[in-house]
Amino acid sequence: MLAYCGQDRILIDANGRFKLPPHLINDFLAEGTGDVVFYALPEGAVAIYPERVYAEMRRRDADDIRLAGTSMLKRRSLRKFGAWSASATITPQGRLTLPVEFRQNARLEPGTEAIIAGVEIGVEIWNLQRWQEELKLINAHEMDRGDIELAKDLEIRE
Amino acid sequence: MLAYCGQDRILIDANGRFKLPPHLINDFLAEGTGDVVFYALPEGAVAIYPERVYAEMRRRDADDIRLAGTSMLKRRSLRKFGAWSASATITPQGRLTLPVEFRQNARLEPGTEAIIAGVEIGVEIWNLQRWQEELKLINAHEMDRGDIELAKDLEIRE
DNA sequence: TTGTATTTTGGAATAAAATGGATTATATTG
DNA sequence: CAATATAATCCATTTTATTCCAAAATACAA
Repeated sequence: MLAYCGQDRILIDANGRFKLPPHLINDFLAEGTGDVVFYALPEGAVAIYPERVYAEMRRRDADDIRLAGTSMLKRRSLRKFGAWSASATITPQGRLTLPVEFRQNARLEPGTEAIIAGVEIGVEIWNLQRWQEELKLINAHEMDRGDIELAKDLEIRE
Repeated sequence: MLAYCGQDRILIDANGRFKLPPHLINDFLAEGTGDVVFYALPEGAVAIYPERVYAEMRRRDADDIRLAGTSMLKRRSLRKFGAWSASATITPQGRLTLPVEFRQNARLEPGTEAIIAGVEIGVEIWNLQRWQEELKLINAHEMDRGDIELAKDLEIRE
């Protein structure tokens, strides 16, 4: 069965908490004890990855440590991922609390409507309006590609 | 016997469910336990593929997780496929429930008439009116191609 | 410290929605 | 026209979301 997919409307409660839809709880628990990592995305949303996925994403080799001494770019990258990630565990009731410092950038303050969307390797939480704009972008791009394909199909071929 | 073909009128019930025509139930069950994947198409309809077909379509490689950390383009791709797909299983009565968030875009809200059309590798559900427009577009495109072919046949070749 | 206020967390109760199944109606086939 | 198969409707049950409240933890002030 497909994991980490679909879209669900959720509500950030008065304390910045939200309830995961049951199918996503299953997906996370299927690979462990429900330990997850929040990661604030530059596109203005918050990703939630199972710990295993985030560890894979951030796997370091010996070069990384050496580079940190000499490269400002490298340090900046480490800083970004370090500062904008946070661990959490899904509660017995299937709830998570958004880290306070992640809320403003993602427009996910207490009381707001949000969308939790599957992204195949984890999920993302989006402010409802922002999500709709993102979907428009995705869809417009897809339609443009379709038009180009159709036009190409009419071109003369030898 | 030909699988996943034909057009059938169906009705989306008050809870967003519909009954698959018997010949399509057979097609899906012939290759497993009736696990399917809904995939919302940009052209405004919903495809239903047997799980095996969708898995083949979305086969992922090891780099995907690592890339998601650094590439916004990659994240967008995962987002598109993740958000617009959902698992389901055909019930003993041959019914399926359309995911709530997929209904509006496809104009397949409770109570609407729809067409379920075979697409050789699975099926698609279309709002009845949209389906008729799509059929016209398919036909117009075919005719354009025919005209071009004829014109080409008159060209002088060396 | 020590007591008080405030915030955060955990969990239960209630309300709403989705699901499963059976029944009735309709259509199809021989 | 009867028998069978299929579709549609309805209702009971279960699941899930939401709200509310109590307990715990934390911060603050005397």
